[in-house]
Amino acid sequence: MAKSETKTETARRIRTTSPASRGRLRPAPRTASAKAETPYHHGALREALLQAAERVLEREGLAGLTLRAVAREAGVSHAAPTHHFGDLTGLVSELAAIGFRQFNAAMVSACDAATTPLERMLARPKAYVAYAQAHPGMYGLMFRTERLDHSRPSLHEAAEASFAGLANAIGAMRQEQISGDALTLDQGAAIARAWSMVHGFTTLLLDGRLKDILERLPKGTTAEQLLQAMLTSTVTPKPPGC
Amino acid sequence: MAKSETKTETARRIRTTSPASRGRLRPAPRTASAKAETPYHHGALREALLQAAERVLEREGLAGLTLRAVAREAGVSHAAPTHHFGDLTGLVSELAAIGFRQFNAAMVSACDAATTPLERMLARPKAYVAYAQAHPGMYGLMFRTERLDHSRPSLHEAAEASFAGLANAIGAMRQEQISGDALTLDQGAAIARAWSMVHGFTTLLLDGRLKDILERLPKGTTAEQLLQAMLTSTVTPKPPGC
DNA sequence: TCCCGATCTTTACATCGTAAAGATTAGGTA
DNA sequence: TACCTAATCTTTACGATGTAAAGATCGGGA
Repeated sequence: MAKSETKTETARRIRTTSPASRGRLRPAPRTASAKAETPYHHGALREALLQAAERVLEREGLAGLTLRAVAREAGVSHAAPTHHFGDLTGLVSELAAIGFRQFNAAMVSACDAATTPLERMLARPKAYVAYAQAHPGMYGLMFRTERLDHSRPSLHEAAEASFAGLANAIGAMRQEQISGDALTLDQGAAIARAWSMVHGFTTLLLDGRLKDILERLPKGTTAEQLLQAMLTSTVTPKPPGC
Repeated sequence: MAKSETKTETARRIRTTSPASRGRLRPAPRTASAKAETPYHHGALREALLQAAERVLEREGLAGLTLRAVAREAGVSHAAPTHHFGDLTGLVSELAAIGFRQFNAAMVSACDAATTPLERMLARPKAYVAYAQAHPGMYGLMFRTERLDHSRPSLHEAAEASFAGLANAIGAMRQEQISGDALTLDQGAAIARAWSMVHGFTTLLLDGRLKDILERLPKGTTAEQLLQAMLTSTVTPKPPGC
């Protein structure tokens, strides 16, 4: 729907070749951030594009995150991003790396804020789900997009840090050191269980697939309460099945 | 990359208005079953398009599943699908409904085949992951696409059946009847835990995000073994955390 | 001072989804 | 049987997107 803008792709940043306009645009290079005059070379387009991309993502969702939309948002020509990111995969991967860093920071600060044992146990999962709810576009970008190039150092590193944080948290819970190069089946199962549970819960929640459950729960039960119950309730013995 | 075909969009099914070319149409102009030669109105385009879409999906992945590609695969003009499905969302939603039915059938037959108690407990999750591994494109379509219209009766019904099967399985494990309209927090938590765990495991596995774990496990450990360990190992007490 | 290369813009092209108008046929009706 | 309406399929057209390539513009040395 909101795609009806028929602006001839030359939106803002009118740059005439007339020499008369030269002097007006020109200086303001150093001191104050006088970027209001759209400098000829912009100076920090890469960062500006990433910020624009984040705005577009949160405003229009994953489907609206296009190279041209980002360029429009940043006020540059539609081909400008190419020089900084190569292609859409490049931009999207760099943005996902930023997302992972935000995400990791959120979990670290949540852990730091926890005091009681119960809080310490639930801090991470709660922060995980809370981040995804607060930044659904970014979470989708990080975990459900196919256009990610995980071989990019920045993305690989940020995603790896996320995994390491998880593994360490599990190790701490099990009161054992998790070495970086080898895992027992039990350790791997514990990590996979924790990650699968929280990640699965998050994606199902964002997709609205938990609505059916939430509606049937006692009135007023929130997703966070369901998460907590899911994580704390003991697993009952399950003889029959299917 | 493999998108460099510059066939002028009129690929097969050359239908000139010249009456002379009538008899010579598409495949072998032979056989008594005259249905083979691209009939004027096709007769069963809707089903043919769905089958073509499934082929395209499994062959080219989610990104390759376009209206035009499906039309090409079925040998009709690019606008033909519109009349049967409205738009891409329509086609994709109907295909996802088919996927859910396949998916449900796979789990039912896996349950039927289970004999021992352990098998009965693991039959469903294993079938879940196995289906996703066998049909990654379809699973992605069902659970990670945003272009799904869950208000379509066929899709809604098939997806609902999937959820009902899960809830019933959990109820059977807990040896209690799960009523359709109300759940205790404990029941909801059990359902959410089971679904989140298996769905999360599946998406992480398909995205290659469990590779790090699998590589560090004892040599030769498979994803299925990790899944089983994750589902069966008892949850250890977890005093510290974060 | 002058020129090279990095940065950004223009232009161009193939593909996609979708709408609208034209062609073709099936099936009911007179 | 002959026709006629509606469903089905094709053509044509338009705006949007990603990407490549060529042109313009400037920063920073030589």
